[in-house]
Amino acid sequence: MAVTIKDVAKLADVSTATVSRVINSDPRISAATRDRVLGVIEKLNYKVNSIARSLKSNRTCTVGFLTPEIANEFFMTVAQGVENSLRERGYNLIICNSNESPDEEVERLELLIEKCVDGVIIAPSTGSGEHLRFLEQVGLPTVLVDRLADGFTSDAVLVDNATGTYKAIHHLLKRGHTNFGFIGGDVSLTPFRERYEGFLRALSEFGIHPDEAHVKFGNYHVDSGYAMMKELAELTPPPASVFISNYFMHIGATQYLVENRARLPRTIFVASFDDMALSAVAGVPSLTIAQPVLQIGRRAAEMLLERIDSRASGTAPPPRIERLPTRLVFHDRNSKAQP
Amino acid sequence: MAVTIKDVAKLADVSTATVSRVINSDPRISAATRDRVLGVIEKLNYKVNSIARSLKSNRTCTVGFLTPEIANEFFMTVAQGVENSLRERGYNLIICNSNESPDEEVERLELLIEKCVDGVIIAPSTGSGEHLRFLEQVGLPTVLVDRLADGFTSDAVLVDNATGTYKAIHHLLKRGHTNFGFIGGDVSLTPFRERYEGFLRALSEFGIHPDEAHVKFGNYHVDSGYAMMKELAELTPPPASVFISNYFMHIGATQYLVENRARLPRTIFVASFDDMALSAVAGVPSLTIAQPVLQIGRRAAEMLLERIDSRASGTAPPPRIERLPTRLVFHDRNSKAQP
DNA sequence: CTGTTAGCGCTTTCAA
DNA sequence: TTGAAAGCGCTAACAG
Repeated sequence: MAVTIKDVAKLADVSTATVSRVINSDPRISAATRDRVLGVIEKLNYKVNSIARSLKSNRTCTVGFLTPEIANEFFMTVAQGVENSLRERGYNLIICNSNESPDEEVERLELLIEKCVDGVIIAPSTGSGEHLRFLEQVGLPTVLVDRLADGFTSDAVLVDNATGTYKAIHHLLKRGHTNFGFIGGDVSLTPFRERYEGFLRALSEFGIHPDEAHVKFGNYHVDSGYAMMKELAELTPPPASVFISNYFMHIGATQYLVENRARLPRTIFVASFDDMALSAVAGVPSLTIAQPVLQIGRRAAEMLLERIDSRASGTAPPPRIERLPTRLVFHDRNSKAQP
Repeated sequence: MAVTIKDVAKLADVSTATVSRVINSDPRISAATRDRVLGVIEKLNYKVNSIARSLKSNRTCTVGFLTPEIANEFFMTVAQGVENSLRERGYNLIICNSNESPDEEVERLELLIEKCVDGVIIAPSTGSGEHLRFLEQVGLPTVLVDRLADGFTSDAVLVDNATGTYKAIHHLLKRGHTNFGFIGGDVSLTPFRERYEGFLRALSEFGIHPDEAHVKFGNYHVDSGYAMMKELAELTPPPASVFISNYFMHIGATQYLVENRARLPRTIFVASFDDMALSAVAGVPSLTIAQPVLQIGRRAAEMLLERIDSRASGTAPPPRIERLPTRLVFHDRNSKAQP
């Protein structure tokens, strides 16, 4: 059996309360006692049992992170940001996978509640938030990231999807691009809806209404991007520029373009939301909209901790939705095409 | 305050012991009582407090996963496999990040111990296992994945790095490739060391000793792959084929090749360890060695649970090191070069 | 400054 | 088949 506070107390010849005070660095303890106790702790290699501690204090100093995909670079980078920030405050992170399913999302949340996490950060698996409503009942501090969930109100950290897209397209329009294609994601998810809105808004300012055949929607995965770019590229004539709604579809689309470079009548210029490790890889000229991914996580963690603290002190502010700014990034090396 | 077993007991007019028995589906409880208790549980929306349960039972049904990088597709896919398997057995996963630092690795392990996890799965941050020795003292069931750690003996799940590489190179040699370059990772990590060994072994069977200038070692990240491929490509003449020791360096190297396609005297054929989402993206002809990534995780979870059970029943088998087989994958679409 | 004591929510003998 | 009671390891009044 592991060594407990009792063992330490006995060997140090003090009460368990004293040991507890030393552990929690209670100031009103004599230096002599403290040193003696610390010595014993060292000697016995005692480690607090945070299970017991949590049972008493009703706080676990643990928060849950719910992602729709565990091997998704975007969400995991957000998680990284969350962890960085949490850690500075002595909190820990449990990462759970909802597998893009609202049902599993609820399952995982129940698990996290059972584990008595102090709060959760959720990248919702779907645009509807009905299944999250019970969190309000439970009173579990919650922050959404990346996506909003209809019918569920809570703190949230997002980026300026519409504005970011608007700016990118606007930039290209000013440079003379006019013939656009659009590769969209699942519009039941707020980011994809907002990006589409930004796209349309920029075009309409220039009096352009995109050709229906040039607008495609898929899921948000690599294969989907590949397939949609193929469809666009096979049109006669194909669009001269294509906006792609996220990183993974950008990768897929680029894959298609690179494979078929020789066969295409002309270079297709690409603009894409997200700028991550491989955005620049493929050598297709592009303009990307970078999200501050780590920052999203950091901010979400901060908001959650504020929420947790405020709940403890009974001064809960109303839910806040924060939008972080995006940034345009030009990838045009070795390319004759100017964005 | 959350509803407890006591509230349920009171409303159902039974003792807490009875409620506990219902929760844990103890057979010797009358159907009538059970139904009544379940009704109250439903009505009150009672959820067990797994903190309290763990304190009593000394098992948390939680295992920790330690990864050197949280936004790393490879390790996160392993984690996914772990989670899939754990879940079937009612276990949960806490993912922690060692940030490629042995010190942080120890910190995170202490945290996990404090959280009373039943076991840990570790992708070690370094080739030396000295800092892990204390786990033996603690008696925490441990499984290593992907990498071994010198001086620390435990269960482990790896792949046949040397053999996989050997087979790939051997295949290419038979097809007439002879002029090889090598892009290696950190050889203090077992997988990179083993892959290098496999490379050398295949060549030596054909009586070839690689030119020193053709053999490069870096860390295992994208940038490193880019830089080393640049060095190789700028040799006169450059190697005709290059073996790259992992996915991320493959991506970086490919980036270099695509960007400089026009400038290169000839197509450089690429062989690479790992086959993941983007291995096929760049349109550079290649042969890759696919690891069963999810399977690594699944197997590690199984081994860990066996270890946990066996410890509980006092029949611990000796540590086992399992090597899973790899598989060759040919990516040659749109390429004139035949692997 | 330190000890005593009473639980946190649950499980589990031991009795009945 | 059920209940009473002890206790998991720790913390936090309350005393002293």
